[in-house]
Amino acid sequence: MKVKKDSYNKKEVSEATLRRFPFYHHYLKQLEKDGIKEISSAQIAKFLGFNTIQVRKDIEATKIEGKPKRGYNLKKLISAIEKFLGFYTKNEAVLVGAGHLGYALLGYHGFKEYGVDIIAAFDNNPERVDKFINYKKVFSIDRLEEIISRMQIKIGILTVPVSVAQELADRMVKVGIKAIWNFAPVKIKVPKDVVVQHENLASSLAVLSQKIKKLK
Amino acid sequence: MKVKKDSYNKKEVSEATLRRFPFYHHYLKQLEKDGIKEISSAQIAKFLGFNTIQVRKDIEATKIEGKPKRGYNLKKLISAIEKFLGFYTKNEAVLVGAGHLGYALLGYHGFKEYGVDIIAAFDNNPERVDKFINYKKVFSIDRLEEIISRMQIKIGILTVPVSVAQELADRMVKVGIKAIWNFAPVKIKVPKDVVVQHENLASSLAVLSQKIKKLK
DNA sequence: TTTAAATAGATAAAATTTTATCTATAAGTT
DNA sequence: AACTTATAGATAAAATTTTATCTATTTAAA
Repeated sequence: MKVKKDSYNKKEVSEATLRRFPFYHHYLKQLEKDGIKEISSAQIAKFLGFNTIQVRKDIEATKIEGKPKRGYNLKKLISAIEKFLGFYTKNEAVLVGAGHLGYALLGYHGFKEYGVDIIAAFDNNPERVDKFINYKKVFSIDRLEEIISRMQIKIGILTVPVSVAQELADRMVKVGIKAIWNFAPVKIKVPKDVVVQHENLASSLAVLSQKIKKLK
Repeated sequence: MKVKKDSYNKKEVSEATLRRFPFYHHYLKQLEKDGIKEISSAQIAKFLGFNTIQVRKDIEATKIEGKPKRGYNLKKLISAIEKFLGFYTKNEAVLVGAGHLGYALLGYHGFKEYGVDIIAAFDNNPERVDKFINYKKVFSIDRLEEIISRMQIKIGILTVPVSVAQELADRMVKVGIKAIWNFAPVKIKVPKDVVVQHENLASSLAVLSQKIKKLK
């Protein structure tokens, strides 16, 4: 007898798969605007330049069903992906370091869709403190502990120079932050119950350089 | 008889490995400042939180040799990594889209180390045109073709809104760009002889969201 | 001088991810 | 109604990446 997998028994999806979903999502939203009702994995793969089977496998992870010769119902597929990506959950976050990169992130509209809502920013530059960036107030870094703990924020986005990244990560963790998205080009260390995601431009640049090398 | 691998026979290194190198590099440079002369893979792994064997395997890719009970010569290891990462090559690039993200990238000092030298930026906002950002001049987007082809630039960094990303990529490719680092959250399409590296915040955010979900 | 410990290097195993193949089925076509 | 085709879904194979184990060697300590 075959046992159906259910929610508490669901398979982990790979990071690679997860990273492809936003591309699918963006494309599918376009199709929706054009009034398309159904879409096959083959079409998605062709348009985005992915492997067909890979796309099909990725979609499998959302548990929705398609029909032979027709593909998937577009609306269902979109909402399955959105559910998967956490569009319907809500997580409040703070951003530490309101320099140019921080500024760019404060202006990024993708966050809310993904369930991440930046409610405040911190900076140590007096010229930035008490200003608003994209409707988000920049507080003095001195108030970091106070605000994070009072608001019970669990996510911190770190866009500060390398020299102070670890120190600020520590300060955040001490007052309850459980997830850090680190843009400083250094690996920061945190306790086991805290997750860190490193966003390292240098790493990407290393990959790009290698690709360029191969061109020659 | 065992044949030694040599340069034209060298094994490809994985992207994951490549992405770890900048972390090693940064740590090793720190050690160098502290006057350390030798370092073992175990120490690197412990400090950075990687797997020991993985670090050893990664270092293998640089072809340098270490000594049992001592580890690797620090200076040799650093320069092997630098060579590997392309620190000693030079590639000129242009940046298209001098908004906040572009601005942040223009101020990023990592590029030059990695052999990427941004020589000019383009934007369509008259307020930005003809200004200098971090000693780099911002030109009108109208002059994109002229400057790229005249300077024979091969690398383009794309920090524009989704709506114009493909169009600008096409324009760059038409005048000879062979590598595009795309920060717009959409997959752009290019001819086969052009490489694109997508830097998609949404993808990272998807991964982060998932990690946060698991915490609960 | 002998022994023990640390560690690189090599080989092997395990895990993961990607790609291919096979099967069933729905929809269109003859 | 039978046949053909496209495609989902399932299974299997291949490739890649990570992790483990084994061996040899260098250094330091007994």
